[in-house]
Amino acid sequence: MPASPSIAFDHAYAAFDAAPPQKIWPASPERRDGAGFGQAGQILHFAADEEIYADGCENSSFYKIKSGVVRTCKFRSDGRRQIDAFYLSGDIFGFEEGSQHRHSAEAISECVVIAYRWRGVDALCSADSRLARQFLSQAMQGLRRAQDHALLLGRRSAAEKVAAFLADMAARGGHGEFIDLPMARQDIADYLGLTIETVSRTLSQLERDDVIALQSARRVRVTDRVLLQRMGS
Amino acid sequence: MPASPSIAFDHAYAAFDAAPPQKIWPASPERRDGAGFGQAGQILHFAADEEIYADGCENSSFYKIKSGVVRTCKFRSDGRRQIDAFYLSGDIFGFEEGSQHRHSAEAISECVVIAYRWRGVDALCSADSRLARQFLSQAMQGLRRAQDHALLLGRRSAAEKVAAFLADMAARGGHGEFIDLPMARQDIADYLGLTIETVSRTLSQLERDDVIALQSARRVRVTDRVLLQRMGS
DNA sequence: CGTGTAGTTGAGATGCGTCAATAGTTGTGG
DNA sequence: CCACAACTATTGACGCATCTCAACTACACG
Repeated sequence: MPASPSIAFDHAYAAFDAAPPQKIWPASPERRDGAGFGQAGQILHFAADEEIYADGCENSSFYKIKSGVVRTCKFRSDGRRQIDAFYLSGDIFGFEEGSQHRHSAEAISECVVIAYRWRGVDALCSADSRLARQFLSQAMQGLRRAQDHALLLGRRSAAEKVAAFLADMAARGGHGEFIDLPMARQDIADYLGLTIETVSRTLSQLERDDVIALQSARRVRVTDRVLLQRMGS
Repeated sequence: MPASPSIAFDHAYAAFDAAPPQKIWPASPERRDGAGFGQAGQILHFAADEEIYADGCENSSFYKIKSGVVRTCKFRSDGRRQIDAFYLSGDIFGFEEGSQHRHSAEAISECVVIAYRWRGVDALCSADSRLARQFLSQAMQGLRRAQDHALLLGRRSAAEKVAAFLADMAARGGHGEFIDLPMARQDIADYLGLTIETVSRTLSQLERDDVIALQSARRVRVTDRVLLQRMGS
C-alpha cells in the first residue's frame, strides 16, 4: 500500500520489547484460556551456530533480534545449502504463514532474540487495527527483501553479486566507511549462489581495483563507495 | 501465521469481482470525499505485450487477473531484463507497499484485469478485521512466492531450473498431463536467469531424456511427472 | 608450539553464454 | 493455395566465467 504506516512499525515493536506483552496486546478471548500469552515476548539466548528452529518444524512464533546475527536457510537433498536471508539486530525473522517453518534459522554469532507467539495474533489484530497494519507492513517488507534477493541472483556476474552484497551490508550495518561481516565466506557464497573460492577471489579483485580494502577477513573498508554502489546495481 | 485465514482469501476477492465494491467495502470516512471508491474494482482490458504499469510509476492500485497472463519485471541499465513473476488467471499482482511500483507489469497475452485502489484500504481494514486478514495473507503468499523464486535462482543447473519451472507451471495451470506455456522462451529465460538458447537446449534435452514431449513450442506434454518433479526440487 | 579452522590462491575442467546459421511459425497479400 | 516477410525457436561451434580440486597461508586456541 502506498503510504507508510501511520505509526512506524519499529516503534510498535520497540514497545513489544520494553513492556510486558499485556500492555501492548490488550485483553482478548485468547487470554481466558490462560495460555500462550504469558510466553509472548520471551527472551531467548543462542550460542554461535546454534539452531533456532528447523525447516519443517512447528511455526509457533516469530522472532526479533535484540543482538547478534541470524541466517535463514534451506538444505537440499544433495547437501547444498542456500541462504535465504541474513538478519541483524532489530530485524524480524521467522515471519511466515503456515503451520510449519519453511526454512531453518541459525545463529551466526551469539544471539539474544525475542520470540513472539502467533497464538492469538488474529484476535489481537481484530481488536487493534494499528497492530494489524504493522503485521501487514512487516510482511510487505519481507516481500521486498525476497524480491531484491531474487533480483540479485538472476544473471549477474560474481563481481556484481559481491558488490551488491557489500553495498547492502554497508547500508544496513555500516559504521562509517567500515563494513563488519559477521558471517563466514561460506555463508556469503551460499547467499549469493557462488562458491566460497569465487567470493574470496572476487573480494581480492575488488581490493586490487581499489574499491575496497580488506582490513581483516571479516572487516572491509570501502574506499570507493560510489563505484561499489554502481557495480552492484 | 500458522493457521490459514478463517475465510479463504479467494472467496473474499470473488465477492470483489462479482459485486460493486460498496457491497464489500462498507461506508467509511473515505467515501465522503466522493472519490476513489467508485473506481475500485474497475475492469481493464490489455492487448498482448501492452504495459499495465511501469517501474517507478505511482502505486495507486493492485490488480487481479480475470483472464490472461501477466509478467512483472525489471529492466537493468545494460538492457537486461529480469522477470520477477508470472501471474495467471485469478492471481493478484502489483500488491506492493510504497508510493511507487517497484516493477513494471506487462500483459503477456490479451488480458482482462480488475484494478483495486489502495485508497481507503487502511480505513476499510480498520473497519473489517477479516479484510485486514486477507490482505496480510495475500502479502504472505507473495513473500512465499518470492522466496521460492530466489531459491530457484541460486546455484541450480539449467536443467534443474527448467524442470522446476515446468513443474510449477504444471501445478498452477496444468490441464492433465499437458502444460500450456503462454510466455515466450525469452520470458522463461529472463525468469530463470538463463539465455533463450540454454532454455531451448534444455527443453530439447528433457525431451531426449523422455521427461517431456514438445507438442509445439508453447505446449508441453509431461511423460514422466515423477522425474520432472525430482529434477526440479 | 602444535593443531584445527577459515580464508586465499592456483591450475585445469566444464556448463553456460555468445555469436551465427538454420528451421519452424504466423500473418499478409496476391 | 502459395509466396513472402517477420518473428520465434532450435541447433551448432566456440569462448569464457565460474566451479572443482588442491595446495598453501593466516589466524585462533589450547
